Amino acid sequence: MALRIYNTLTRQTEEFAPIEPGKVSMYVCGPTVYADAHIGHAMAAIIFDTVRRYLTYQGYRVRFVTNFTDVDDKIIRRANEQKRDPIELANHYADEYLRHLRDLNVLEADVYPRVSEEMGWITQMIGGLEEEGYAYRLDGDVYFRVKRDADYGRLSGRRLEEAMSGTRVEEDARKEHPGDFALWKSAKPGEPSWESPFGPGRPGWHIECSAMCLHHLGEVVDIHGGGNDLIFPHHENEIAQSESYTGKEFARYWMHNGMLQLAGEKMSKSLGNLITIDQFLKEHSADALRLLIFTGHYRKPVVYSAETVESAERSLARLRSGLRPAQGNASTGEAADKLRVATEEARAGYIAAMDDDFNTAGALATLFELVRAINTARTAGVTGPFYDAAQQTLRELAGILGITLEEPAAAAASDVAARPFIDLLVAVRGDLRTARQWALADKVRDGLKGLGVTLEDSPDGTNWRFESE
RNA sequence: GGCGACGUAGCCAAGUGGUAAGGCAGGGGUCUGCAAAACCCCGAUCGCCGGUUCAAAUCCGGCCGUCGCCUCCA
Repeated sequence: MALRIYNTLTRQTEEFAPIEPGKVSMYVCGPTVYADAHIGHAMAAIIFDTVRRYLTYQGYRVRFVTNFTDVDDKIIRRANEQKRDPIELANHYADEYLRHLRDLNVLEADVYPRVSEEMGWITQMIGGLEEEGYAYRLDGDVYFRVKRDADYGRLSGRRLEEAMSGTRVEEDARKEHPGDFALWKSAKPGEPSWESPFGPGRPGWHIECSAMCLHHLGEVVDIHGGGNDLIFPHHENEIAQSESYTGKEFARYWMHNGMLQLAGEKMSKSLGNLITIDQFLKEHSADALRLLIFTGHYRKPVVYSAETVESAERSLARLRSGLRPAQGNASTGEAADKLRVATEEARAGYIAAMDDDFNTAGALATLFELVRAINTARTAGVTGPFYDAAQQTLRELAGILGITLEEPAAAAASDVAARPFIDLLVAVRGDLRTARQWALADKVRDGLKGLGVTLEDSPDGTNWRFESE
């Protein structure tokens, strides 16, 4: 079985084969940095992080590039409102975003290009397009001439004529065609601008990604990704520019993730119905968010609600239960053998699911089955290499999804200080139990429970942990 | 109006021709002094109607509903 990926361009699931065997180049459109990132952004980052991790697991050397849009109308407006420098404002939110990515256990990209640092490449590309007749100047602006691009619209499935009828696009009478889009915008007072062969100004929205792709990954990339809200016009226009410029196919596989839905609506800045990454991480772990996302399919919308988050948290606790230490001494025998088989089946099932266009829900199902096998084996007293291998496999396969399975670090400094006291109470309760003083023993347990400490009695003694809530 | 996606048990969700994975919640049980955890058992004919087929959740047509894009958007 080989990896198959759904390609938005062909609307089909295709077998994945990179241009250069063993190597994969990936470009993912990053955020426009002008406000706090929300968990919809996190979802996109997490999904492509997992695509990357799985490709790496499959032995590919992945070069991963994701950008920051730091020159943009919204940034400028926001900066003016706050009387700040636009680039400084953008840098602030870009730094925040990088911090979020670390908190979310997203692997670092090879490069994080920013528009403001790629002007040379951008203007060079615009110049090239103009020379070949793909672009024209208009009062200091430069526009892309969609009519020159014979197959414009093939990613989003729109024809030029159709695309324009019934839209709310404000027609700019100066443009040759209403679908023409800006490559370069002339400088205006109060806006940052850069010198260029077309006069001072700044780039349009779409050209940046084309230029950065070209600069950092070459003329053709294997995988180009982003949210499905970018298909039109952003990615459509990227294709138009890039392919007109290089004369080559721009990206082999176009991958688009579905949107996170809050109360049945897409979570977005403009709708204002968002939960920021910081807000989420204050209450929940990154593992929980990943589990929530991977319960569904990356191309479909994900339902975010108090209930689905709670469900993800509990599912996570269940996955963690598979990592509890062995408690017997049967390193061989029927039970150990069963576990060995279950471990092999889990890995095979996991790979089959992930190979099928990253069917993470199916992959997770195999993980839950492995957990049950481990827990059953533990109860049967299994220990030793097979037990260790099963847990190691669980860690490894969860790791491809970026799920750490670490106990939540709810234990703040004060909690750490409380540990010896809790240990003492648990020990005293143990004595009470030995003395069959059930009422007092239960009083201790209930009291601790009320303080967020859960006790579990087992044949080997009493374990306790802080409630992850 | 145009383009596209989706509708599977209380909730989330996989499955795209051979009588439905997994998780959460719920019920019953084993274990336990009790509890918790773990483990075992229990639940859906797949929005509606019609068609193709020996056989459809899975293909085709119609209808209803939800969502996304067409304007900045992960």
